[in-house]
Amino acid sequence: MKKVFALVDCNNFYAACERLFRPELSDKPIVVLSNNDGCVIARSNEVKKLGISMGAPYFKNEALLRKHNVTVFSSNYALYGDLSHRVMDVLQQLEPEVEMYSIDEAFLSLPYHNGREMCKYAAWIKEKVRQCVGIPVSIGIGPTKTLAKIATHIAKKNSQQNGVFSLVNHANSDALLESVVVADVWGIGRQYADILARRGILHALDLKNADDVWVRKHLTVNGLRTVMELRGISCLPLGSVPPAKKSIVSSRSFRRPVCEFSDLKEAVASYVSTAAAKLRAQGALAGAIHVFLSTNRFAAKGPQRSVSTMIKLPQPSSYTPTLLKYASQGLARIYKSGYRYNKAGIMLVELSGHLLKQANLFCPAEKESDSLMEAVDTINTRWGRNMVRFAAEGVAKSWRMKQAHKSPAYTTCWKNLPVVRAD
DNA sequence: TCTGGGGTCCTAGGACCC
DNA sequence: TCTGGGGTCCTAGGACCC
Repeated sequence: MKKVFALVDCNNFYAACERLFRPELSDKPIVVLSNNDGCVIARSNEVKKLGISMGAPYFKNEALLRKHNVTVFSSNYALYGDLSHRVMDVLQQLEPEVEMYSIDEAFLSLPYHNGREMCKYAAWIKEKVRQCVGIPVSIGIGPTKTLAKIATHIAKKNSQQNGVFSLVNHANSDALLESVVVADVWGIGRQYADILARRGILHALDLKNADDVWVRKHLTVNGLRTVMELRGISCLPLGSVPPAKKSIVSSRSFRRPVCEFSDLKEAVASYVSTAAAKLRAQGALAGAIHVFLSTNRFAAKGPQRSVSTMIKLPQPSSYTPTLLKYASQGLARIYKSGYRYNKAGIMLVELSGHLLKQANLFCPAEKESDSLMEAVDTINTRWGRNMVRFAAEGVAKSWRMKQAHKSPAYTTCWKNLPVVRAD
């Protein structure tokens, strides 16, 4: 049977999550900030109309936001992650083939029907998600993922579509593609949009009709895939099984510039601890660890520095103390005093499965205790993150990121459960 | 004072091999 | 004086996504 792709995309997802537990804000402007309260990363429609762009620095827009009575939230990923799961659960109950593409988007593979039937069914899915979770979504349908993305874009932009739009066998699809600027096509970022503009390729339709050889040369095979997808030739299959991670990153900006090695060491230890728990959760081992460190690239004065190093482990490990030891060696290798660092991080790479553990003939195995890690993970899962932690992570953590406007973990923490009163 | 974090994939170029 | 060519592997950097 012929199949088509549908993209289910949550509208202003983080903002919608915050509003769910603050219904009095349902028609009021709100924004959600990135970690460290740095940038605006989600905006309600009212805020979009104010001209505040995605990624705008908060401190530069604080006055404007206050002037318009915008409610500001720090990121609350425990909440967004949990609501995302609930949305995905609903979709998986309705359809067998679901690819969770990001925290707020999922691709579905649907049997082909005529345009009107498809839209009717999508509207039903949309209503189900609203009923069960309370998050509004838009749904776009197309013969390829890239066209489904564009259909979603159209569904969101035109209010008369009621949040659902299908490009499958659409009579005027070329006219519609002509109305979409090329930078809004999935896979075309700023750099590629500039390259395309220099060649006079400004809209999705121009890209669809572009020369294959030229595209392959300047936009790599990925660009060529995008072109094929615009032509209705599906190159990106639905991946219902999420692939195992190839790397795990943990990094944060600091609340204030950090100069001292001891502070950086604590920060790096905290990141290692977080990443190691994720590593174990997916039953993997890391073969190497990157450590990186940088000063504030926006700072006008003061010397700049951005460094990283890679440490190969003698044998793959997921044991936090081992990872801490090598991360700390890496940090010592790249640290230089006299700089105001604003960010550090680690990346676990060369991940392999637990069963593939390869001993090192020339290096005695580290003394590692799986049961200790299991106990730590169990306690922290049961009683909350960081309930038990390593001394190396420090206690005061004066460098820890800023989160001045964080909402409660309404759905993932007993203490924060919303209370309903009937009076 | 204050500008996020976590991923993937592709390519070019160097090292190294025979 | 004049010193090949083809292959693989690895890494860094750059592009993209949300």
